[in-house]
Amino acid sequence: MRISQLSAASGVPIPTIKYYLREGLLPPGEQTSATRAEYDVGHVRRLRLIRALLEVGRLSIASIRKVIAAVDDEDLGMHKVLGTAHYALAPAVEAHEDDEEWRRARAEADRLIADLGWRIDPGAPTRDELAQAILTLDRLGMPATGEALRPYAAAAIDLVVEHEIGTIPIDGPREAAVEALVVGTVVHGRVLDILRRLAHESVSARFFGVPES
Amino acid sequence: MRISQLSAASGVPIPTIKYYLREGLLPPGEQTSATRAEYDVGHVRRLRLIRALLEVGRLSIASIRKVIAAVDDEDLGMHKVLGTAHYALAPAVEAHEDDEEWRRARAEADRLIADLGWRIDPGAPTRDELAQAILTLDRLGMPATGEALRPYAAAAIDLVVEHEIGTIPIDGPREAAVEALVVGTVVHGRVLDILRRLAHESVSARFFGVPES
DNA sequence: GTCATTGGCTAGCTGTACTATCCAATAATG
DNA sequence: CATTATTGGATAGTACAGCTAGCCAATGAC
Repeated sequence: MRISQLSAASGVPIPTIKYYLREGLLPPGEQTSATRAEYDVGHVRRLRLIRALLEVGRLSIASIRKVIAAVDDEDLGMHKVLGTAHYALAPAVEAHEDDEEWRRARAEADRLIADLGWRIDPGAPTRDELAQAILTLDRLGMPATGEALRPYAAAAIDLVVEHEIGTIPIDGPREAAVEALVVGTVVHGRVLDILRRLAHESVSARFFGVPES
Repeated sequence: MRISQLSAASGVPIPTIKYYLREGLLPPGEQTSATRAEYDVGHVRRLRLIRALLEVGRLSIASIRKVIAAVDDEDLGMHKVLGTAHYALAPAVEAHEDDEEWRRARAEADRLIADLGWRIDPGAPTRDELAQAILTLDRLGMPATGEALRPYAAAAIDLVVEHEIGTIPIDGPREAAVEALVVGTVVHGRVLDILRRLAHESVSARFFGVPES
């Protein structure tokens, strides 16, 4: 398969494929001569992964590179790979260590996690993300205690345990499992968010008494 | 309150405040002379709203402008304002009307919404977003039927009905209610996403047998 | 009277995700 | 075998977002 065919098969323009090659998101094709390289279905797959992370997961190219490096590292365990994807999804909230308010929010986040009995790396950036969300809710005068957030945590754990982790093809090849895990994490997150907004619209229509169209 | 005090009170640098004024996100202060304008707590509040939508909600400046215009429009009903926020959160997925695969995914999305009995505007961009997510899952060989997504829908509706819509201060001033609604929608969405990723990490640690640290 | 601050303006900067163009080497085609 | 198209590789340019910086005359505080 040549680059033009790869482009046709994936729907990604040639210059963009070249860009991904340069950026190390896509492994180079097998060189058959100085001006020809051969690509295969693995490259089509990889492009699908990239586009899924990019368009649905809204990851940056830099984050995708990290995720892909983890996926490709055969020595990395599943948990580590998934962790890389999680951390790539956490959008680099810089902690304001010196801020009193911030430290309170961060403590609240840590407490919630501890109360739930969840096993989370103490250095996980997700903790900072949670702290920022709590801080924002606080500042806007909305309830952001562990009590208020518990229903969200319950929903989250149910969905993850019963639905997502359960559908991973553990028996298949490592690559398939890792990809399912990473993409599933990212895409299911968006699905849930979309459905929540749809539910919101629907409930709001009834609640605020918009007439049936 | 002058601009430097507004900056100090909100933590937003003066040049950025000037930028928001230019962009129409922040209403101009009351002119007291050619070189002086007076700002008040409303401006601090507004800056908090902007930063929440920007940093937590990850909305673009253009989207925030639309949301704010809706919030400020006294003639607009709650449902309309909330709709504006929802649509601002839907990240402009352009529909590929001519693509057979796409039309199938969109039909699946519409069917799921109809089956759930949800009242969603037929022109809601959220429908397209859902279609794209379904399409992505499909392409990666993951289940994306109504059946598979039902648990997510159930979780979404429970959270929205029981938790979010319930906590809106309907009795207070319109502005407070609208703001709570809009920000709540945005921030709660992120909270749920964050908690889901945390749950994922925790479950994954157990599932893949990472030793207790 | 001096000096810092303000609003308003225009211009510049940084980062991200591409696009476009050029080139010589090669492959396909008649 | 001659012509035409395509390829990989490289470099440069584009478009947009979200600020950031500098300048200016007017003004206000001390």
